[in-house]
Amino acid sequence: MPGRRVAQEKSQQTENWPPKVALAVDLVLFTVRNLGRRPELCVVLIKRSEDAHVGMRALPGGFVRENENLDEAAKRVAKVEAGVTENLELEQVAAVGTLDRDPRYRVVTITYVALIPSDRQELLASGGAAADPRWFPVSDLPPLAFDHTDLLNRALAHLRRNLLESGACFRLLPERFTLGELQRLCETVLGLADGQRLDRANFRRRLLREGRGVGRERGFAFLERAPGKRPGRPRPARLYRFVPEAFQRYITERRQRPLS
Amino acid sequence: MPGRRVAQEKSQQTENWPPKVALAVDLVLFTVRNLGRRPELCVVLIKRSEDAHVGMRALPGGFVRENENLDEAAKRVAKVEAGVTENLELEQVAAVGTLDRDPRYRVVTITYVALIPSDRQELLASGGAAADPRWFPVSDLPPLAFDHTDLLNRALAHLRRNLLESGACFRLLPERFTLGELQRLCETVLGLADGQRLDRANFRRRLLREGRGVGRERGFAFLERAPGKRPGRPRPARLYRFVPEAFQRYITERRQRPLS
DNA sequence: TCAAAAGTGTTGTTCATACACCCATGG
DNA sequence: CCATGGGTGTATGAACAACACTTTTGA
Repeated sequence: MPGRRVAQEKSQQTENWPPKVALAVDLVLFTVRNLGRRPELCVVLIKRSEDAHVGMRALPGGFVRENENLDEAAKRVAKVEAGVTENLELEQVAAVGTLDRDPRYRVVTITYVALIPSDRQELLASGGAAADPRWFPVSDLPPLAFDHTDLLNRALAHLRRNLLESGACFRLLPERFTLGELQRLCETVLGLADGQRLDRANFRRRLLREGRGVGRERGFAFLERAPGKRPGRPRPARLYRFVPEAFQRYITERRQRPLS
Repeated sequence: MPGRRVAQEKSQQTENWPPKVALAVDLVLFTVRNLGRRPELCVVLIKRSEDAHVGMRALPGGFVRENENLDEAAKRVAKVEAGVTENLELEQVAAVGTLDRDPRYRVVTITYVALIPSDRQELLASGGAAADPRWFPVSDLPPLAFDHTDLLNRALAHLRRNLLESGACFRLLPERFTLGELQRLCETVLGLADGQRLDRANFRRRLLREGRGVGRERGFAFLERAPGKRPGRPRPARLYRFVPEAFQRYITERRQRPLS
């Protein structure tokens, strides 16, 4: 009886249709601080100033407005609640809509993750809708409002899983960087302790594809020597530059391999 | 001025708050038909019977109700619109909320993908809210309503990217299957033409990890010999069984490898 | 008997891992 | 000088790709 179903849906539309399900975005903005000395993976948390969970720490988030895309909503929230605008490349993680995750109404949230620089832009704390945005080390997080601890962990897993494929590292580094800095960055994001650091030689080979120049021929060398050296502590290191075009070729090629 | 912001938000709450953004789920249900003879990757499409895009083909979809989770909504839609209930393991693909994607209201949709059996369950066409659900080969799709062609392509890419990691293949096969059947299935999902089929020897090695028993020792052998043979056309083939526990160990181990 | 698919072997290449070793420099 | 991190070489083994070969059956 398709006709009957249609009528039923139409009546629902006029009464309480569509259903009252609020749609929000939540942002998990990571950074690595103190890349030189004692690097630490940190995340932006705000302090809630509204009725539910007042005073608790939470992820920056907000409702999606009628006249904005999801990505626009996410960028607006990043700007208004955390003051972050620069170099912001958000990735969608997942939509979560557990029934009781917000005591006030039914809220379905879409989680975004990003790795952003923190040293060069002192953008936080300039204020916004939510109070007192601050960096917290992920190794020592306060209790979070709602299910935000869960969202954060999912986002972190997502970030770690495709750290290289997303090219997120390079948005955090200065334009010219040493391989040591890149490696420290990756290790910090991956949460590797000093005992289980990545092998230097293998790391540089993987990124430069030195072995008999295999990668270079196929255009996979997405790191390029940059002029100059970083005047180093024990020894000055070569500088490299990220080449987005070559990186894009590398990714698309990688995606085409059938299984693996 | 955090106080001012709070007041502002509260007033918005009473008036038109939260914003009127409808939340929907759309399902991309794939299957492989005629696995023996001439296998074909197909997808469920319904015929729209409501005001927008009437008569056009579209993905099964529906609004998320106030009292159900996202996954529940997806399963309900699968049942009501396509008649699919059995062996349904949905995976979230992405949330899409382009402003003008639905002419009626603002609709944000969450796309789910699944690979389901079609031969053993004649579940479709038993009717539901949407008219005439049918299988369509992805190689020859009709024009779809809204942005559903785009959603479908994204879902297909998602399915292909982690065909093995998701274990989706095995939910489509009978409990005992031959490696040939599994390979045909994978090739069909990947859309490989006859000229670019996967290498048999390498395929079976990858799945059985025969090379000096590497995988077996680490517990990665998630395929297990099953008794009996499939009485074959040219030659009877051995039967195998999928071992979910070993598969789970394999996946978690795989995820832990830092980079790659 | 013969086509066609199942099953196995072989070889070379690429990649990952784990090392060992020199180099350069600030203290 | 020497501790420390940058840069390079190398050996081993796993994974992958391409290809040749044997085996088994129904028609």
